[in-house]
Amino acid sequence: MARDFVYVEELGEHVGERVTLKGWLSRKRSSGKVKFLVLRDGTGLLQCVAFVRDTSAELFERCDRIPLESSIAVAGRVRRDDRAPGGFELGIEDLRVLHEAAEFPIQPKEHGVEFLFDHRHLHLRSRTPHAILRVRSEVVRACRDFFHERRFVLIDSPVLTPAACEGTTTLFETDYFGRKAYLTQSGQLYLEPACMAFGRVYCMGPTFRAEKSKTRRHLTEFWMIEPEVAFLEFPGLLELAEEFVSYVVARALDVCREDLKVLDRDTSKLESVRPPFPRLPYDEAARLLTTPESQARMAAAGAPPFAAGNDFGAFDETLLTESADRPVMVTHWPAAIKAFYMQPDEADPSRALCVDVLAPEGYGEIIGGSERIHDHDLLLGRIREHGLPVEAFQWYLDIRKYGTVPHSGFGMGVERCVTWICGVPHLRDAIPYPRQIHRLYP
RNA sequence: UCCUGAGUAGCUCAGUCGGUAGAGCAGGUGGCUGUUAACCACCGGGUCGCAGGUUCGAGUCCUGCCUCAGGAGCCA
Repeated sequence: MARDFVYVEELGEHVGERVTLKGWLSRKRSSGKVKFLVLRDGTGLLQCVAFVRDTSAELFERCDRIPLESSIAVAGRVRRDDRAPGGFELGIEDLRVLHEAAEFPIQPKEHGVEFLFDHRHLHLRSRTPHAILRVRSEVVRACRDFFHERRFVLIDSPVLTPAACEGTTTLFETDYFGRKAYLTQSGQLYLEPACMAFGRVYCMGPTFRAEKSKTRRHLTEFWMIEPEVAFLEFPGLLELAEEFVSYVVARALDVCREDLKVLDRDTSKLESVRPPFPRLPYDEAARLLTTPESQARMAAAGAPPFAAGNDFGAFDETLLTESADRPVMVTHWPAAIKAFYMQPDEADPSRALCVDVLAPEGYGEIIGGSERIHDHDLLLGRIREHGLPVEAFQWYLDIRKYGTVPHSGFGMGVERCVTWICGVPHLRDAIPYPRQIHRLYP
């Protein structure tokens, strides 16, 4: 890719040279006989300086008239200067305005949530969203690298599907040439057949839930990465999950130091994320949550009390992970409150061979996974018990008729993971254009 | 869907007892030789979410609606 300019991130190689940079005017300050223009080019910020003595009167005066966020090309000599943010600055010798911006709505000050997300297309230029989305980019790359390094094959699952995977209440419905179609909730059902063809597979894509959730942990459109492995049984699944999460966190620490610093992330909390993760059987977790102390703390926090046999609430998840320095794997949930396709535990068939991986620091569930039922008749019974239409699942049942084998997989919510790694409070910050119950714009 | 709170200048907010609209930032003009969300002075800027009601008079009190935020449930 030929170019006639350099990026801010490359300036270290050009000290003392005359270079051209292209970008946007992110800030300006002036002090009578000296003007500072801060250029932003996507790779960093650069303070460009014009002294009245060293600059033509016309250029010096013109510096003041450039509206913020105008696109500009600046030429000049690069020098080290400790007074400059970033350690380098540019002595302006020439400056061209490529496009003069209209008044930019976002200021370097506090804004409300609604205003910022109404202007998300412009908000992406700001420091915090920029840092988070760079971390997201690296997290996604790490996810793919992890599976490709282990010889997994990418099998993309369809977004438009004919039936629900898990229930019918939370699906987005759309018209498909006169028939009903639904936006996918999970690629899992399509991955299971694929792992019988390729052994180790994964998919990654957007998934959709029409839940009317209004919390910091929910989006209606979010990205999920899901591996599925033939002949993988439950203990191996747990190992895969902890190795995967550890790999992704290690990559973020390795590659995204600067971005995490911008976000003020306490990275010491991530350094300890290494296998093995603690295994916490559901019954043990339930015991911890029903102690008088725990119940008292729930009441004090205004959280609903936990009762054994139920799913965990947000406060319950925080309690279970508060003393852990890495994610906690809650296993062996009551089959009754989990999905129909989960393999029952031989030792106690009322429990499923499944796992929820809970991130520490109150970030909640980032992974849900299980060994899948591989026996045809058992699966058929479960489909009926859950009141699901057997015809719609005929293809899924087929897998159990032609050389069925034990197999396992999980799904990780990309935004949940990025939110945790970045240490930001809300899931909507971890996706470029969030889709929420009240947000479909921009 | 439920609970709680909020809606006033482009943005973030203040507005007392019901008495006729304020600040900071942004924008404009001028000043300043090293600024770091610079600073100083001056200027312009309002359908007080919408619709009713009470009142001599409503940003303020009442009713309904709308929008948003925080939380719950559900989930990744």
